[in-house]
Amino acid sequence: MPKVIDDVEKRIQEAGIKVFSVRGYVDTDMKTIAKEAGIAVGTLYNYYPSKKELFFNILEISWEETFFQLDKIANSQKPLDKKIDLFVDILYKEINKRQGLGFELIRFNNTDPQIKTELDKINQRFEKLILVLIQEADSEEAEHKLLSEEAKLSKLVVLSLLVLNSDCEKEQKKDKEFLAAFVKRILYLD
Amino acid sequence: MPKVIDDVEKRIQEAGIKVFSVRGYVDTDMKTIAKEAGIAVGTLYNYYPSKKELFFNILEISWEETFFQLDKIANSQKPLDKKIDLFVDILYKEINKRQGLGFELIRFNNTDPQIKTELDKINQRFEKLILVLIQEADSEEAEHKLLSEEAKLSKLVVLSLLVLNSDCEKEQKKDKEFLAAFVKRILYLD
Amino acid sequence: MPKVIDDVEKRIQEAGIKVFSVRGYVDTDMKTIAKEAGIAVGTLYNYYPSKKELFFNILEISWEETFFQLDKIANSQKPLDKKIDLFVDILYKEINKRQGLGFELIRFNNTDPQIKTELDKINQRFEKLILVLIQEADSEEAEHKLLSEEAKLSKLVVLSLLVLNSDCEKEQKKDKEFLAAFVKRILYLD
Amino acid sequence: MPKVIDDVEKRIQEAGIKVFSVRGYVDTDMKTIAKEAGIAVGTLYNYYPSKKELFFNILEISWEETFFQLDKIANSQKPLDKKIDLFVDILYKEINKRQGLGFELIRFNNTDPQIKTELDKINQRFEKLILVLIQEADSEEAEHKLLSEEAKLSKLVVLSLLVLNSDCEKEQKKDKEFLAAFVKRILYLD
DNA sequence: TATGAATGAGCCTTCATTCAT
DNA sequence: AATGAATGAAGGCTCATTCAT
Repeated sequence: MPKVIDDVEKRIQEAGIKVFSVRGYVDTDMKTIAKEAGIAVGTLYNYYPSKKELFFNILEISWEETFFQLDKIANSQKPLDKKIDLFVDILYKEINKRQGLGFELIRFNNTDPQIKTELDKINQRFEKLILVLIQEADSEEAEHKLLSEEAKLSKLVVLSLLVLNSDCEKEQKKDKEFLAAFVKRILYLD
Repeated sequence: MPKVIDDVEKRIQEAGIKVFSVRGYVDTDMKTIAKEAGIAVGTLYNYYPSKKELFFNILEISWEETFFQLDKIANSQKPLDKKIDLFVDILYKEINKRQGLGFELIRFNNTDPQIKTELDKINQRFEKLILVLIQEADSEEAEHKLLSEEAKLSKLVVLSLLVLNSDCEKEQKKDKEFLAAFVKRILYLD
Repeated sequence: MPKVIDDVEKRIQEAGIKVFSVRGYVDTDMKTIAKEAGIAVGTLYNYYPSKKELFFNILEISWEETFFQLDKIANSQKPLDKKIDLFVDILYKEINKRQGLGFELIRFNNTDPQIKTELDKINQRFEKLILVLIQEADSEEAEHKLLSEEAKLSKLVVLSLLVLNSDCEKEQKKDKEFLAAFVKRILYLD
Repeated sequence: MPKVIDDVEKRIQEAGIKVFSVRGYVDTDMKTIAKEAGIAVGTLYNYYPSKKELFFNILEISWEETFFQLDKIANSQKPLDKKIDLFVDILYKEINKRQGLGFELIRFNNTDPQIKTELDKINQRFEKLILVLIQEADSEEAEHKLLSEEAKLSKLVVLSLLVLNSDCEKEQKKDKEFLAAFVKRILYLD
């Protein structure tokens, strides 16, 4: 009794993002994802060879969406100050949507060698973005020595967002203000 | 550092720190801890009702040790600048020793409501420490508005350490310099 | 050797022989056979109702080929001694080509009642062949009492070939000599 | 609710022999063995790390028992003729008890490299036994050339027993007579 | 008729937890 | 209080089979 299903891959991805986001990697099982996607477990394995591979793909897709939005802002003609505000805004919202996904990213980094590659991709995208900001900052006030190690900086920014996100929902506005100020502080813009 | 009276309890804790640190929560099983502690699995359950409870206790103990050292520095008469360097030094070393413990802290925060309490304790201790630094900074240069939300700040510092730690081993010295500069930057000390 | 009319059916059979021979029944899956045959899995089921049925058919086909060759020799005018040598030669080669097929034959015999029929067909063909040899032997030297239970004898011969085949590749020549001597011994021809 | 069970290992082995014998390796699942042994599945894994390991052990145990009996006969003072009769008798009975076990032995030989070792052990034991018979035969009538390749011979004898066993139950007496004659024939004792 | 994605029962294995000793 | 064997639910994954196109 095989059904005919439209956009299976997309449905898997959406189900994956949803479930992994809420429960994290370990507490998510394939049956749950399948049910959420409205398909059979076996079907999952027609698209991804393993739970891990599925997760990594979900992770990538998820960040892809975010980067798409961030890139648009980075390439816009808005003033740096405004860009940072928007950056924080988007990152905050996106990361908030997929809590578990972000954390697993950190967790895996500690246990699974394969994820290093996955992480590197994401980090590199991020570094580029931060670099743009930093270069814009430099042209205005050119002197950040140690802190200019962009790779580390970019990680910290993401992490900061992850952590603040895990707190209560009510203070979102405050959180964002704080983060924007934080980033500007780091970039010597205040 | 509260003296652990019972010999068995202490052995469990030490074994727990050791194993959880290396493997993280999920990849650690009770048998391994028992073996490491030189006792039987059943005995574990005479002291802790569940794996989770055991883990939370381990987590607390583990930070306890770190805070003991940090407090000493905070209360010392060293100049603020020096204090920060030592802080970063100790935190870096301690966190490095217990990778898995730190990451799980983040992971759990997302899935388990019970850990919030555990985390709060740790965070509160941290906030106090950061507060001390900030107050010292203020007395020297009194003007950090938004950033003064200590709670958030303290989290960011810990997180920063976690993340940088997960990278390669070789750059430890550089990492620490970066972090110290980072903290000072945030505290308007540069 | 019955001509296979349909192209698809033949391709399935050839693929089946190839794959089952190498991997045996359990380790072969329908997808692999389909791929090897260059058709879709579904098509397999248009020709055979189940994997087992497919296997049994493959088995039959496979022996069919062998018997075709053996019959030719049995019906030839060569001396008995020469016939036996050729028999062993062909059987050895054929069985060697389809390891997995032979073993499964034994395996199934133990678990599946349906295969009995399949086996019986093969055995009967074999008995006839052995009978021919024995009768020729008898006319020369007429006295094998107990051993003349052809049915059993024929099985033993095939089995012997199966077993010796599973050994190393290097000793093929020796093996064949041994087997020929073995058969002659049994038939009181030495 | 862990029960206290006596002789778990023995019960596992007996259950294993029973189930594997009837169903063979592939068609046997761990749950069935556990149920047959009256224990939980997990308990199985307290004694054997995997299904395969369990099977190999069962195999070994099973033959051990048989060899114990065969050795006794080989070392007795009975006449060669009588020994052979007893050999066949015991082998026939033992192999009959554990159909599937024997066949899997052949099957695995074809697919799993690890079993080669297992098989070698059994074969070597067998060769020794056959050697004893052959040497006794030789001292009486010393001339078997090609057939004296004991290794191959011993395999054929076991195989012969396996195959004849798989037939109907009614002819047991006849089968045994046939086999004894067969062995004697091979050993030039008739 | 051919296709191949969908199905889901079922397998091996793990491991936190229990409890008779 | 300590032991560690027993437990069994649960998870990842496979694959013969079906059926809408």
